[in-house]
Amino acid sequence: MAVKYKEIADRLECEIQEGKFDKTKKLPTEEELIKKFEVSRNTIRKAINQLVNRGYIYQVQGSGMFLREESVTDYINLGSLRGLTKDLTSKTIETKILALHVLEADEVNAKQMRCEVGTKLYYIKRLRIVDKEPFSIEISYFKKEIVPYLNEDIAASSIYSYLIEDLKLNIGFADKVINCEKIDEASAIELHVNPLDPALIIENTVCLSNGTIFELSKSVFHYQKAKILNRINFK
Amino acid sequence: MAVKYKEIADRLECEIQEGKFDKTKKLPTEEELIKKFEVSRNTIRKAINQLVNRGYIYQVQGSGMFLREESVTDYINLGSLRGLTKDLTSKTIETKILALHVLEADEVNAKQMRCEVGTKLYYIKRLRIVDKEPFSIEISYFKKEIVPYLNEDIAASSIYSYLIEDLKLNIGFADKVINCEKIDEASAIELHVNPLDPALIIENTVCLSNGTIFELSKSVFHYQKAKILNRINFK
DNA sequence: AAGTGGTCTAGACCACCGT
DNA sequence: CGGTGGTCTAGACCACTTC
Repeated sequence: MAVKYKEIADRLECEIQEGKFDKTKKLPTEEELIKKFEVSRNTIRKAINQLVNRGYIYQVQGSGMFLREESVTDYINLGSLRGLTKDLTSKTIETKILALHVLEADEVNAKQMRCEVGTKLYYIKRLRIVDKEPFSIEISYFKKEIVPYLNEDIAASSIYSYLIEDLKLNIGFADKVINCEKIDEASAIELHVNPLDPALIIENTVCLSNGTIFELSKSVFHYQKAKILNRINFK
Repeated sequence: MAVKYKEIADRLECEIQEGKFDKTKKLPTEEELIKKFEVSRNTIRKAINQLVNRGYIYQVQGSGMFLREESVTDYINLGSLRGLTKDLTSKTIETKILALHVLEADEVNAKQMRCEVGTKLYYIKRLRIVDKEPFSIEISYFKKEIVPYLNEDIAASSIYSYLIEDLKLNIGFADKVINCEKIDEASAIELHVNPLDPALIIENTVCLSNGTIFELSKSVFHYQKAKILNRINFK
C-alpha cells in the first residue's frame, strides 16, 4: 500500500471485522490512535475518514467514534469494488461463463463508452450462482486497450482482483444506475423465474482514475434474492 | 454555514451547476483556488473533497480537476438529503398526503428504530406525483421526541428542509436498502400499475450525527418511472 | 472542567502528467 | 522540466459532550 493512512484504515477495518470493538462499540480516541500508529493527527483523521466512508463507524464531536450497527442480512454493497465474493461472505458463490470473446464496439457501445465505433472490447456474459441457485446475469464490456487480456479462469473468479493486483489499474469512480423492470425471456429462464416477473437491474459505468471509461456492465438480479445496501454519510 | 470549506464547496457547486466550467471541463488549480478564497491548501482540499464525494468532479494527479459527465436523465440521487424536489429539477412535483398522525411504536417499529414499544411516532403516508402522474408511495415514521411537530403543509413541501433549517437537526448518516418486488394491491392502484407488476423499493433508516435513529421510511416507486443514480468514488 | 472530535494554518516533500 | 495533485507533519484554537 505504501500510504500510511490507507494502511491504518485497512488495519482498523480488520480489527473491526474481527469484532475487536464489539463489546464497547467504541473505538480508541484519536489521541490513542496517534500514539499507537505514531503518525500525525491529520493522518489518523484521514484513516478514520476512510472507515466512515466505508460505512463502519461514525464520529460524534465531544464524545468519540462508534461502530455502526451491522447489517444482518447479506446485501450487495454498492460502494465496494470486489463484487459478490466479498459482499455475500456467508454464501457459496459460483460463476458460469456464458460468453467471452472480443468484439468491436457498435454505435450504442461506442457512445456509452465514449470511444470510436470499432474499438475492440471484451464481451463477457456470466451467470452468478449463489448457494447453488441462480442469482444474476451479468453482461460486461471491457476496453481491450486497457484490459488487453482476459480468459475464462479470470472471469470465473474475480475480474477486479485481476485488474487491480495484476494489471495494476487505478480505478477511480463509477456511475451506477439502478432500476426495476419486467424480466426478459432469456434471463427469466436462466434465473429460474417466471416471464414478466420483476428484475432488479444495475447498470454500471466504471472509470480509471484519469477519467477514462474502461468498463460497462449490466446486471440482472433475481428479484427475490438480491438486496442492495448503501450506507451514506451526510457531512 | 460558518465553516469555510463547506462554504467554498457550496459556492463551487453553484458555479459548476451554472455551467461556469463547461467549456474546458476543467476547474482552476488548487493554487488558484487558494488565492481566490484566501485559505490554506488543506481547507481548499477539504472543499474539493466535498465536490468529489457529491459526484461533480474527479481529480487526476499531475493534471488537474475535471467535471464528471452529467447524467442526462432525471434520476433519484441516493446520496442527497433533499429528496425528489432537488433530484428531478426538470419536473413538476406534487405531494398528496394520504395520512399524517401520531401513533405508538409497535414491536416491529420499536426494534427497527431501536426504541421502546409505545414510543410516540409520527406516521406519514404520501403519494408523490411527478409531471401529473403518480410516481411513488412513501411511508415514513419520525420519532416525535426528535421531531416534535409536523403538519400537512410541511409534509407536502420538503420535510427535510424543515428538519434542517427550522429544527436545526444534525443529520448524520443513513442505511438504504434497495430491492424489487411484485407490487402490493393497494400501491398498484395508487400508482396506476397492474397488480403483480414490479415495484422498486427503497427502505431508509436515518440517524442524527450522534447516532440516534430518528426516521424510518419505505418508498415504493413506479417501476417505469423511477431510476436511481449512485456515483461512487474509490479512493 | 476535562475529554474528544472539528476546523484551520503553514510548510515540506513526493508522485505523476504533459511538454 | 514545470505544473499539479497526493501525502504527511506540527501546532493552534474551537465546539460539543460528559461529568
